[in-house]
Amino acid sequence: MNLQQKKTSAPDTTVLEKLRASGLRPTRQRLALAKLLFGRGHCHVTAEGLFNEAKQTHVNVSLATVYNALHDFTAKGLLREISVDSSSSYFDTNTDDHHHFFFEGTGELQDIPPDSVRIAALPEAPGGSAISRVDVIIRVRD
Amino acid sequence: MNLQQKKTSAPDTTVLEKLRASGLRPTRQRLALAKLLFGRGHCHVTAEGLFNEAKQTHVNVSLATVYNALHDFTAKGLLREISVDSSSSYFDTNTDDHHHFFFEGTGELQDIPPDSVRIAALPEAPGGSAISRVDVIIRVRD
DNA sequence: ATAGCTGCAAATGCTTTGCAAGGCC
DNA sequence: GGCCTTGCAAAGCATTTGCAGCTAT
Repeated sequence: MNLQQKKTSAPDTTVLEKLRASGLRPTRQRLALAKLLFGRGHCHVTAEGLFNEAKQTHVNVSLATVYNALHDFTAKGLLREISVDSSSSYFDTNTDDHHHFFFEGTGELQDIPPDSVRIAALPEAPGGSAISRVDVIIRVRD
Repeated sequence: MNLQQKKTSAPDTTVLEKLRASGLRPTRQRLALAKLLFGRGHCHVTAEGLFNEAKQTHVNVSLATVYNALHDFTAKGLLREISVDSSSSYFDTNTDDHHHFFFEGTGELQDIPPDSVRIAALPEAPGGSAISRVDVIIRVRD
């Protein structure tokens, strides 16, 4: 489609920095995928979805490499994985604390503005264990 | 493969009623599974887990039938499906509005007491769509 | 040079399906 | 009897893995 590089995207150097800073070797494939992911505003992708975007942009990557890259990025804190639907995993380029709408009909995710959900009275984790994350998913029919 | 009844479980008639009321034909397999699910306090199961419980109780069911039953029960509102982990689906015998702890190490789920989480300022669903459910999952390391 | 990546295809694991045989009303 | 259910095995997906060849440093 019309996914050519726009001047609005982050410059390649930024993405390169991001990879270097995280300790991941900036290979051609990872750079291309990182550019797709981080070059625009925040987005939610599946492995399959990113793979297709890559194909359309004439970036040669195998699906296995997409999975590897997504997991590597997630392990380094560049992405966040979200489980809403057991049929496939979503990855979010926004790693800040925030929550999601999930459109049951289309399977799309959308960020909820950070202040419109507030959680009062968060319970202690049982047995002195540490809370690693709180996920709020608002499922909407569409 | 005769099922013996335990006096500690809910009486069979209760489970039978439950199935009849929902319009599901109370077959031997569904009755046995329903008894495992609803005969004790609330619990969270996976298909595989329920299948193993059935085996240990000398209840003869195939894994496919367990999946069918779980989905049938869910469709009739007797169970609630929860997505926390893309590797497998959980089913909750508690269909009331409530939330969960997820123990990342063991993959276990635990109910959060209903009043210890309170959500303030729930946003409107975009585009006039209706909220079908709000899931809060607190992930804890253990 | 070499440790780390990639690609392919095969393998895995959860879940669904097709269809003949069986069971509930 | 008729129709819904079951069971098995096979098929389907999303995801992972093994390994030979490639590449960034």
